[in-house]
Amino acid sequence: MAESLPGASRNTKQRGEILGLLRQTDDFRTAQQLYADLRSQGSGVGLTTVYRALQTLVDAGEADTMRLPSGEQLFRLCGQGRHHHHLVCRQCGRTVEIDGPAVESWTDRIAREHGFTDVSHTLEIFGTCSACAAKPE
Amino acid sequence: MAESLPGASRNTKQRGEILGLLRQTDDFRTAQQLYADLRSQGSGVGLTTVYRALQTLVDAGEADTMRLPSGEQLFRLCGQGRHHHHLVCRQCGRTVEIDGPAVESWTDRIAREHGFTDVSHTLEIFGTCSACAAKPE
DNA sequence: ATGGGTGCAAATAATTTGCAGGTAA
DNA sequence: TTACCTGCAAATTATTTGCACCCAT
Repeated sequence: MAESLPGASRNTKQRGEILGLLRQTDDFRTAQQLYADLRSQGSGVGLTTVYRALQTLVDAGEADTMRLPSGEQLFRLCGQGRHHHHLVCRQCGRTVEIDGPAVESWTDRIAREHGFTDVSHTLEIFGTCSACAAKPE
Repeated sequence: MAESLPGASRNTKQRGEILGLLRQTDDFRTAQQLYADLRSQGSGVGLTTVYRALQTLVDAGEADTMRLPSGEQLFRLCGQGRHHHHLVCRQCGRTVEIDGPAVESWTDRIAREHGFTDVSHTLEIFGTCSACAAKPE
């Protein structure tokens, strides 16, 4: 009969630390930032491990990933499994998950009208959150 | 009194070649692809120059730029100066400029409702165009 | 025991920058 | 002239991969 799931991931100390850090905030962060945070709190986790753990989470649907206009990849734990978008503060990275059913159907319709199939899209909103707008600098 | 515009760009042979290539298609392409094309058609333009010319065009509002989900930066000449989005074929890169006034106001409203200011957004649609869908492989 | 997980160093890849020499205006 | 432009090489940055060793199961 069937053997145990081939893709099952292990509970290592490193992944625990990475997950713990990710759970501390809802904000999007780069692998490099997470790595730096881990280091500064005394963890010996390697950068490679951070990248691999994040990719594993994304593949498992447990983390969201997106790119800044500058191209850097961002990660955060998933608030919900389904498709959604993000409103991200440019200053502090504060993130709000956004649902846009109207946008979903609009993009699909537009694409179909142009003869495109197998449609997907990316939509991210950037701005300055109220907390950051209140700060002097 | 005021001296001539400091940012005026010159008509060099290299920029002419790059522009000529860009004008041959409406599709989005990477700097590396453009560079390779120039080389294969015998041009001696350097990769650095391609990058700098493209950035200059973007800064001048004469070129659009966007990123694939994979992070690679794409460029193409601007069909219009104003803000707009793109419907891009994953297979051949065929691009259609899309206008979405409703999306613009929606993103602004959502952002404001969450206390965000200085709002911007990115929205790109990907799919398979009819020509590519018709191909056997 | 064993197959996935880890870390370091090296490899990729896409851009960018330092510089010395070239050139449009 | 002279400020901007070029190209090559070197430097940056982000991310991935090779590998030998380690550990959760």
